[in-house]
Amino acid sequence: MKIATWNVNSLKVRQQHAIDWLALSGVDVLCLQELKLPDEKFPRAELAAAGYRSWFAGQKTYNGVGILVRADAGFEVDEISVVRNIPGFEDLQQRVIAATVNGVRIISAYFPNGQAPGSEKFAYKMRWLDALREWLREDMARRPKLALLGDYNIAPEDRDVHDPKAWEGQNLVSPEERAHFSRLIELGLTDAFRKFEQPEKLYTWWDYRMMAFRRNAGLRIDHILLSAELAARCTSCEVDKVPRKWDQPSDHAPVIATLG
DNA sequence: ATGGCATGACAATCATGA
Repeated sequence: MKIATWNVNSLKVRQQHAIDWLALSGVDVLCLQELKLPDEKFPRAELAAAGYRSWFAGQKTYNGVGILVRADAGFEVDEISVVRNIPGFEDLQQRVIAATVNGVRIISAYFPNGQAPGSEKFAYKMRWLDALREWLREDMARRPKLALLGDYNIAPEDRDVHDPKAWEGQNLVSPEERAHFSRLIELGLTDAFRKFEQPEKLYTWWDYRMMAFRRNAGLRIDHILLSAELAARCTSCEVDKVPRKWDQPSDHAPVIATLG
């Protein structure tokens, strides 16, 4: 099973990119973030024509997440298992959707950006991370084959940052955010990317400005965390920079993990 | 220090992102 995550920064604008990349990559499950459209505008029929079933939680303008599952792979998706948002955490922002695919718990998450340490949005990010972790703890106890995929808006280490000195003290790299990432790992999750040898300075996000992609001025903020059972089955994890080079790209690149 | 680019809502700028 090939699973992937991609922040598309508007599924309306990136619909064709998503369809093209599904054909190119052949992934079985794709977690999407930043749909930026309400549920009634989700391109379900177009994705079905491309061979994928969809589950999603959208809203107007901001946020929005989805899970696409290859239709011809014969995967069973347990409808009763589908969860939108973090149970018990009141939130108007649509940032989480979970579904169980062939017994594998798949969670697509768009973590808050946090704006800047000390801001109200940063405090919301901390509360959201607390709620996510406590829900994951329960969910993973019931469903030990669990994968948390998404835009974490956290670069876990300095080697995940093109210029750690310039970024010091900012959101995405702050000690508080990195401590939250560590607490997710302490639940028993493994960063699939770091399970393997990787090229130096490989990131998943590059700013649209200042020719950041050409300068490789990026951050690794999109991740696939796997429970022990899935980490043991994981045979590769790669960042695909190809769609970041297409015309009118998302500012994020997709990340793929293969489970044997 | 600021904005640099992109998207969406909305109809000229503004909120937000990372």
